[in-house]
Order: sequence, then structure tokens, then C-alpha cells
Amino acid sequence: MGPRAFRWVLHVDLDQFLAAVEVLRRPELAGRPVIVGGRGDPSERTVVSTASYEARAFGVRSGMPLRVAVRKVPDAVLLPVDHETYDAASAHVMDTLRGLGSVVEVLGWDEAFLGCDADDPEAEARRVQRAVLEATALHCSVGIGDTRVRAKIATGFGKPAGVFRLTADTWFEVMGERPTDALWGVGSKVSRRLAAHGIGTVAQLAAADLDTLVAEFGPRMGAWYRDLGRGDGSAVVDDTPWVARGHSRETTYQRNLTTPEQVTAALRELAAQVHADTEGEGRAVFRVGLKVRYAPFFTRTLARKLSAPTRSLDELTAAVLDLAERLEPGREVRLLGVRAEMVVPPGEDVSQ
DNA sequence: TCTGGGGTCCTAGGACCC
DNA sequence: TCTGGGGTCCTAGGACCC
Repeated sequence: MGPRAFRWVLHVDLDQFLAAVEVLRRPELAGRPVIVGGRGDPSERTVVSTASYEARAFGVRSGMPLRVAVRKVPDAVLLPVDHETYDAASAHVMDTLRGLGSVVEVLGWDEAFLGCDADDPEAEARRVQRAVLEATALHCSVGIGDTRVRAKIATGFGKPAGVFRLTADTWFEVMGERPTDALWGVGSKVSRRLAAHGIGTVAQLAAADLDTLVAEFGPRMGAWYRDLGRGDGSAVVDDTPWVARGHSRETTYQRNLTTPEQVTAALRELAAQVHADTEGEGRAVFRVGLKVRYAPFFTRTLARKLSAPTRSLDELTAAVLDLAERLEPGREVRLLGVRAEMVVPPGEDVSQ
């Protein structure tokens, strides 16, 4: 179908997705604080992927170091991240949404935009929730908006298992006095830079001087941030299947690497994993990147365009090891990562 | 609080060419 | 001789999201 503008955008977001999937296959965990992260071992260098609402009640959040989370909830159930199971559950949900006859734009494991032209979008949202629950036993929340941005932000007010509508008419009443980082696409850094110009709230961002924003963030992002403050933007939903630009693999080592031999061996392994990913799509690689995080926590990235695209593991590995020549000798390494950017597959629109 | 892994997109600046 | 300005390609880094 491709991209199309709709009267309404519905944003469907599964509630505590990873934790909910785990509870489904282990019903005895229902009602308990469940934390999914890493290999489920709090002594490791890893973070929380998803916490159940019972665990969130103790202040556990996604992205929090696992050992911190466990300190907050000592009797939590800790579970390792199980990609295959979540992939399958996610595919089941997305198929269910498509089965409703909607235009579905998948945003990740647990989120999608749906296009909707109905007079009663709340009824449509409830229909979506019922269908997902019946097919998968998973609960979701639905945001309704007259733009993508408003739909996306609306969902948060519907959680858990609710529906919330946010439009141009209600935007400022709901969002106006909230801090700028409540917006989708504004994080801690940008909100701090905005604050330096006296812009602390969404309403202030909406009313901000465009020249000021452009001077601070550039012509594109400056205008984008002001639109964001107003909730403005497109109402296009695009069901074109997503095509990855690249693949990457990275590992935080439980003990820092200290010798060049360890680094070389680790990079060969990462290169092989990335190569398996790109070969899984049968696509050639035209650019290779290396990421290093030196202890205690200083990150650098290096990248290089190849002289010609390749599908060869040997060439990929050689390019990675060539980049590694520029690593600083004698510094302990906490993390290594390898990235491969792929040429657009034949038949794909380059302008996407 | 000692900070994952897999992605995307934007910006700045240097090199090079006309 | 000193000096233009624009366009494109490339790399590094920043920021954000799930």
C-alpha cells in the first residue's frame, strides 16, 4: 500500500510487553515483581529491559542497572531476555492488527501505528484491544491522535489497557505545562539546551522564537522541535515493510579486555556475527564501523567505506581489523562493537 | 546508580572539485 | 597573488528511541 495520510492515527503499545509474555508462559508469576534483563544475572554488567508494574511500583525502570533494580526489589523474579520468544509474540500481535484490515506501521517489538478514518476512533481502539487480547492474551493501550506525535504521546495517558485521545484542541491543556522532555524525540540533552534559552515547558517551546531554535539546533531540527511543542506533524501511516540500513553487534565484557590478542579475537567473533546477519538478508556491505568503549566509560566510533561492496567475511573482518589499528594501545576495553551498513537491495526504492 | 544492545537520523567539518 | 563560493563525499560524534 505504502504511505497514506489518515483522519486519525492510532498508536498501539503493548503493556509491559516482555514481562507480560513471560507471565503468559509462567502463570504463577502473575502479580509478582518481574524484571527482564540481560541474562537475568544481577552480578553482570547489564540493565533492565522491562519491569512488570509490580516491580515499577518499587521504582524499577527500563535502562536501570540490574544490580540497582535488585537492590530495590530483593525478592523480584529475574529473567533473561529471550529474543526468539518475543519475536514470535510480536509477530503474532502485528499479524492480528493487520488482520483487522488496518494499515499497520510497525515501530518495534511492541508498538505500531494504525491508520483510521472512522467517525468513532474510540470504538476502533476498543476493537483493536479486544482482538489483540483474544488472539494473544496480551493487553495493550491505544493512543488516538490527529497526528502521529499526538497519538504516540496519548498512549502514555491510556496505560494500562486504556484508550486516550489527544488532538489539536486538547494538546495544550494536556501537555502545555509539562517539561519538554515529555515529548517524543526530546531527551535530557535537548531539554537542557532548551532550558538554557528559558524554554522549560511544552507551551514555551510551542511559542519559542524560530530563529533562536534554528541557531541552536540547525534549520531542520530547530523547526522540528517547535512543531513538536505544538504536537504538529504528519498523520501518515506507512505499511511499507521496513528494510534495515545496517546490522551491528556489540558486547560489554564482564571483565575488561587487556591485551591486543583478546581484542582481535573478540573483533573476529563480532565480525562473524554481523556477517551472518547481513548474509541472512543476502545483502552486500559497503561501510564498516567499529565501536570501542574504553574503561571506565569512554566511547569512540570509527568507520570506513569499503573500496567496493562485499559479501565476503574475510573482507569484512579485514576492514574491521584495519580500523582496529587506530585503537589506543594499552587502554582497557569494556565494550567492542562492529557495524555493517548494507547496500539497498535490488528492487527497493532508494528514496525511502 | 556504575551505566545493554540494536537501531535511526542529524550536524559539523574537512577534502576535493569546479 | 590573494582569494571566491558552492556542491558533494566522507567520517566522527551526538542524540534519541525501544
